[in-house]
Amino acid sequence: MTANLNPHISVDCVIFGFDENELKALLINRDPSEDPASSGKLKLPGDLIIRGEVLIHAAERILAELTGLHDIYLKQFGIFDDPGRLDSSDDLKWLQERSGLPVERVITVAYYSLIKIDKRIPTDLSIAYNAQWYPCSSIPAMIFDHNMIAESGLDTLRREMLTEPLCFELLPEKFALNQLQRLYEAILGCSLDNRNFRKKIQRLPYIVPLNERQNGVRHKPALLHVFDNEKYISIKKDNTVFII
Amino acid sequence: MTANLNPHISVDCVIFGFDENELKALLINRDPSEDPASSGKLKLPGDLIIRGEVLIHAAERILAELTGLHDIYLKQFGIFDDPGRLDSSDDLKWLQERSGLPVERVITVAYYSLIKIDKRIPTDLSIAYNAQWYPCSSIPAMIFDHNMIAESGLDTLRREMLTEPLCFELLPEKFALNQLQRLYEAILGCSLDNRNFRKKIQRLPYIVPLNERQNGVRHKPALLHVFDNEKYISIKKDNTVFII
DNA sequence: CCAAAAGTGTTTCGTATACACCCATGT
DNA sequence: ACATGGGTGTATACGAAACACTTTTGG
Repeated sequence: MTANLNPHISVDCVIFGFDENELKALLINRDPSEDPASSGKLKLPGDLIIRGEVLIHAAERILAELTGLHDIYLKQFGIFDDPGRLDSSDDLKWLQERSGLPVERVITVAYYSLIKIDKRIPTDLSIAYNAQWYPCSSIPAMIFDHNMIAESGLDTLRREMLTEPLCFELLPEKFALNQLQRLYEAILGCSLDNRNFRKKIQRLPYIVPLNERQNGVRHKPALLHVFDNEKYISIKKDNTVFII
Repeated sequence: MTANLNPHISVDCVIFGFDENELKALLINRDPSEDPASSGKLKLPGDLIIRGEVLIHAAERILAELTGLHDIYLKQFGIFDDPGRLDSSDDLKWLQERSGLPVERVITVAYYSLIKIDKRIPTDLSIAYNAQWYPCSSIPAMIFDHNMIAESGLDTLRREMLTEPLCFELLPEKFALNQLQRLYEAILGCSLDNRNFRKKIQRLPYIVPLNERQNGVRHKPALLHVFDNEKYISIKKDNTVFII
C-alpha cells in the first residue's frame, strides 16, 4: 500500500456505460461528506502503478477494485504529462502519503473502458468508493486535469466507434436493433433513419438474430440479437474497417 | 547530459519517409565500427526525457538533433512498458551511464514521425548518428523491443492513413497524383486503379492543381498539386473522416 | 381500444468498379 | 523514333438516402 508504488506513473480510467439512452461516465468522489457536484472532489478512478506492474494490469486492478468486474474492454488512449498537471491541488499531498515517497512529477496513462451497465455494479462497492454515473453531456468539474482526460477519452471513443465494433461492449449480450441504434445516436450525437439503419445492420453477418424476444415490455417486443465476434474477426481480415 | 534526465521515461521515434516508391524508416547504429545489419546495434532514435520535459518536446528534440528538422509531423501511438523490456542487453548499461542514475525500469512512449524525404537530412548529421534509411518491408533486428515498436508504428500508420490526410506529410509540397497513388500502394500494400484513383482525388476540393509541371523528366511531365490544409479542416468539420 | 415502440419496401441518386488507349516529353 | 510514365471516358453495379404506415404487445 505504500513503498510498493511507483510514484512516477499513474493510470486513470474513463469508464463508460450506456443507460437510459444516454452515455455516462463513472466518477468517484473522494470526500463523501461533501456535495459531489460542488466539492471539487470528483475524480476519475485511477491510481499510481505498482512497482513492476504493467500498465494494463494497473487499469484492470483499478476497474476490478471499483466495480468488481473482470474481462472488461480497456483501451489506452493517451498520456497526460504536463509537468504542472498536479499542481495547485491538495490531492497532491494525498499521492505523497499514498506512495510514501516524494512525488515530483507523475505522468498518467489514460484508458477508456466500456462496460455493460446491466452487469450492475455491486452497491457496496459503489458506496465504498462513492462512485456515481454522470451523463457525458454534463460532466461536473473534477480535480487535476481529469476533465481534459475525460473529454479526450470521449473524443477517442467517438472516433474509434466508427471503425471498430465497440458498441457491443456497451450493450447487454442480447440486444435489440433499436437499442443499438439509440446507442449510436447517443454517442455520435445525431439521429439515424430507422429503416436504413436496420437494413445496414441486418446485412452484417456477424450480427445474428436469435429466436428470442424481449419480455415484460408493454409494446411489441423486439427480436434480440447477439454480436458474433469470431465471425467478425474472420471477415475483418480482408476489409479492415468496421462500418455501420 | 547526466543528472538532468528522468530515468523512468523515454521516448522513441519511428521516423518514416517515402523514397523510390518505398516506405522507409530511419534507424541509427550506435556502433559505427560494426556492420549495421549484423551487429545488433541498430535502434530507433530515442532518449530518456529530461526532468520536467513534456513528452512531445522530447520527441521534437530527438528529431531535431538527428535530422536538423523542425515542424515535423509527430504522433504518439503507444507506450511500451513491459518491465523486462530492457533486460538482457548491454545497452542498459549505456542508459545508466547516460542518466548517471540507477535505471530500474524505463517505460517508453513511442511516436511515429512523417518526413518529406526531399528535405534531405544534412549528411553530417546522418554520419554523426550513423543514421540510415531501411525499407519497412525488411527492417533488420534492433535492440530492446524496438522491432516491436517499429511494427506497431507501421500498423498505426496504415490504419490512420485511412482516416487522416497523413500522406501529404510524406510527399514533397508539390506532388504529382501518381506519386500520391504510389505512396498509397506502398503503405497499404495493394495496387489501385489509376483512373479511378485520379477521379476520386480530383473531386476533393482540398487537393488543388497548380499551373506547374514536373521538369527534367524524360516523359510527359505531370501536373503538380498541393494539399490545402485550411480547406481540409473547414470541410472536415461536418463529415469527420478522410477517405481516399 | 389505446399507448408505445417494433418492424417493413421502393425509388432515386451518387459513388465504386472495371476496363484500354492516346499524349507529351527527353534522349 | 522510341521509351517512359502521364493522362483520359463510359457503362454497370451497388450501396446510401429519403420517405410513412402497419403490427404486436401490455395495460
